[in-house]
Parts: sequence; structure tokens; C-alpha cells
Amino acid sequence: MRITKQQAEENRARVVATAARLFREKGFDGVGVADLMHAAGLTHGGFYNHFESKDDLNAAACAHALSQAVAAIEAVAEPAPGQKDETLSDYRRRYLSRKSRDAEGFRCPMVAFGSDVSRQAQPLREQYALGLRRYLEGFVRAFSAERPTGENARSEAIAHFATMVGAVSLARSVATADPALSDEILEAALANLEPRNAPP
Amino acid sequence: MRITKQQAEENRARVVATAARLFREKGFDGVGVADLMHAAGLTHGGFYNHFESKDDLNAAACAHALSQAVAAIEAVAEPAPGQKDETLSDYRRRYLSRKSRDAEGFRCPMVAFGSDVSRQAQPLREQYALGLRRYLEGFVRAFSAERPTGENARSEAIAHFATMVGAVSLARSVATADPALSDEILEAALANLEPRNAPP
DNA sequence: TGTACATCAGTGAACGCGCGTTCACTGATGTAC
DNA sequence: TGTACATCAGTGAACGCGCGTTCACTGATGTAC
Repeated sequence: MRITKQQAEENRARVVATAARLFREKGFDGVGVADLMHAAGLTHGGFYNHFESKDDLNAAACAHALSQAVAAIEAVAEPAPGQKDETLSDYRRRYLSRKSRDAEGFRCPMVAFGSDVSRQAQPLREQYALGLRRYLEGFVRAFSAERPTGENARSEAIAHFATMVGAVSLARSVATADPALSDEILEAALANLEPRNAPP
Repeated sequence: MRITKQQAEENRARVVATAARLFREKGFDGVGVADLMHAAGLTHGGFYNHFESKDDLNAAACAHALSQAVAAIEAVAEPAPGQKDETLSDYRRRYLSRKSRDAEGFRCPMVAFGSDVSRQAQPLREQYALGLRRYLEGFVRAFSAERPTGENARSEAIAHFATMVGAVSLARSVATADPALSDEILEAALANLEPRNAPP
């Protein structure tokens, strides 16, 4: 049953993408190798043709999720000329929307992996740090474009993003048990992050 | 080997307190019943004399951790007369300190359980929502005392706390792999949360 | 107050299950000639 | 270009281990008289 090299690479990529989605939904320990491989349309035995270990896949999936986030914020920071790209204001509203909060598998990895990262093996943490660094660089550029705040732009942008992460994390935690509080948290973050003197 | 009723209650309380600490450190799934009972100085067989299930303990430990957090913020909001209690500024500095970030088992449950809560059973989520609601009420009072901001105090306070949660969560995630970035995140949050026109 | 018995927190072995991982095997692909 | 063989992605059964949970048992406590 040997298959094409290209097909094998596609299979591997599909496993990583599936894992990036399922891990965000259920956590790294919430998805087993067998579940995952079947979700990707394969049988579990072939897993070790692609990955050294589950930890290895965890790291690959984490890197994949982060690179998606980096691409998204870079599109905001450097909109393609002539395209109707998302502004930071759009991005923030989407990030802090109920829909995004309730999305299971496509959430921001910084929120979805919040408390998991520091419990994972070192290679994953390295990948994560690399991704977050790149993400924050993009975020700072997008933030600076929205409001020229001068010398403290980076510091302000980081605090700004921290508010978004904390708000979605808290809002998610109480989404089912106290939806009103959950909505209130999202709205509070959004209200306090919009530029103060927005043009009319 | 039957023991005193009071002794049994103390044992149960010790198990819950130990769990609240270990779960914050390693996650709910990162600590087994046997590990936990031995950490509390007991053998694992007796576990079901105190708890219906692991989920039941998870909920009890979560409630315990939250009630500690609530007590801490209430002490800031309503300082006991004549005592040198922590101000919100002290609290914030401690919360966003490297020491607090690196503390394994005594961390803020809103950070430590960030992505775990929504994956746990409904009773735990109810407990969590109850605790967070009470915590935020205390936080809003403490925040209003620090800076009389008028009608939006609650919204501002919630966004303020979200920044703290997001910052510590992000800082923790990269603490080992990129300590400089981790420190920068804490400092950015602190700088942007201090009152703007602090009295000299 | 003293006695007799039921209760039940704690013990440690055992259970079944699901997990990550390994393995022998298959057979189309890739390659050497 | 065609042929012969090695490679290796995929398959599905099996392994060992740790987990949550159950169990028979112990013996001091709590209680009924």
C-alpha cells in the first residue's frame, strides 16, 4: 500500500491541521493518537511514520496553530494593496465576539493553549515562544497603525493584546454557566480597547 | 482503623487543599487520584469515602482555589480597619511579578485553570462561574476605590482584570523559552495599568 | 456509667479501560540497472 | 524504455502502563441499651 511521496506529505499535513484544531478544542491530552488519526482519515498505526512521539506532534500542531495566528495578524498589519483587508478594529471585534468565543476548534491558540503550554515539553514551548514573538511583532505594527501613540507603542500594544487574551479566556470559562457575565466580559474589553477619540 | 469525625473532616479538607495546589500546577488531568492522596498523606483507596468521583474532587478543588482568590481581593476591597492591608496597587504589582508568575501551585486560578475550565464537567463550571462573579465584584470595589472613574467603573475594572489575566497567562507560557519576552509582557501590563496621574 | 454492637474512614490489592507505542505485514511507489 | 528489487506509508493487532474505580477487610469510633 505504499503511496505517493506527495500523498504522504499531504497526509502528514492533514494530521497536523486536524490536531491543531482538535487540540485547541479538547487540549493536548484530550485527543488520543487513535482518535486523531481516524479524524484525519487514517489508521493509528501509521502515526509513527510521521512523528517521533505524541509530544512531537503536539509541538507541530502548536506551531501550525500559531503560524495561522501570525498570518492573520500580519494581514492586518500589512494589508495587501487594493484588497479590503481587516482593520485592527475589525480584528478586535471579531476576536472579542461571542461567535469567536464559542468557536471550538479555530480559536486563538494563545487562549486555547493558555494553561497547557507550560505543562508541555520544552520543544513545544520553544515553538510557542517563537510564534508568540512573531505574533506580537505583527500586533505592534497593526496597533501602531491604528493609533500613533509614540514611544510606548510596543508596551501599549502588548497590554492591549493581553486584555484581549484575558477577556476571551475568562469569557470562555463561564460561557455555559453564566452567559450574561461572559458577554459582559467581552463587551467590557471591547469598550475599553476601542480608540478613545474615534473619528465620527 | 476508624478515626474521629473531626479527623476525617480534616483529612478531606487536606485532600481538597492539596488538590487545589497540585491541579493549578499540573492541571486536573495531570494529577492522579493515587498521587494526590499520597501527597495528602493517605492511601488512594479511601478517596471514595470523601468524593463521588474525580470530577467531584475537581469541582471541590476549583471552588477552594477560587474562594482563596475571592478572599484575597475582598481583603483589598475592604481592608480591615487598623491593619496594613494590601492596596490594589500592591496586589497588581504582586500579581504581575516574576515571582508570582513562577509560583507553581499558588497561582491565580483564573490563570492556572484558563483553558481547562471549559473542558471540565458542568458542576465545576458552575462553581467556577460563581467564584468568578464574586471575585469580580470584589475587584470592581477595589478598583473603584483606587480611581473614581464614574459610571463605567465595572466595565473598566473587568477590562483591567482581563489585562492582568492575559498578561500572566502569556508570560507564563513563554517563561522558560523566552524569559526576556515574558518579563516584557508583565512590565507592559503593569505600566499600562498603573493609574495615569498617580499622586507624587 | 458501662457494655455490646454497628458504623465507617482508612488500607492495599485488584479490576477494566484507554492511552502511547511497537510490531509483522502489505503492496504500490521509487530506484538501480 | 523496461525490468527487478528495495523502500516505506499505511494497516490492524498487540503490548505495557497508568488511570479511575471497586472491593474485602480492619479496627477504633460512635451509639443504643
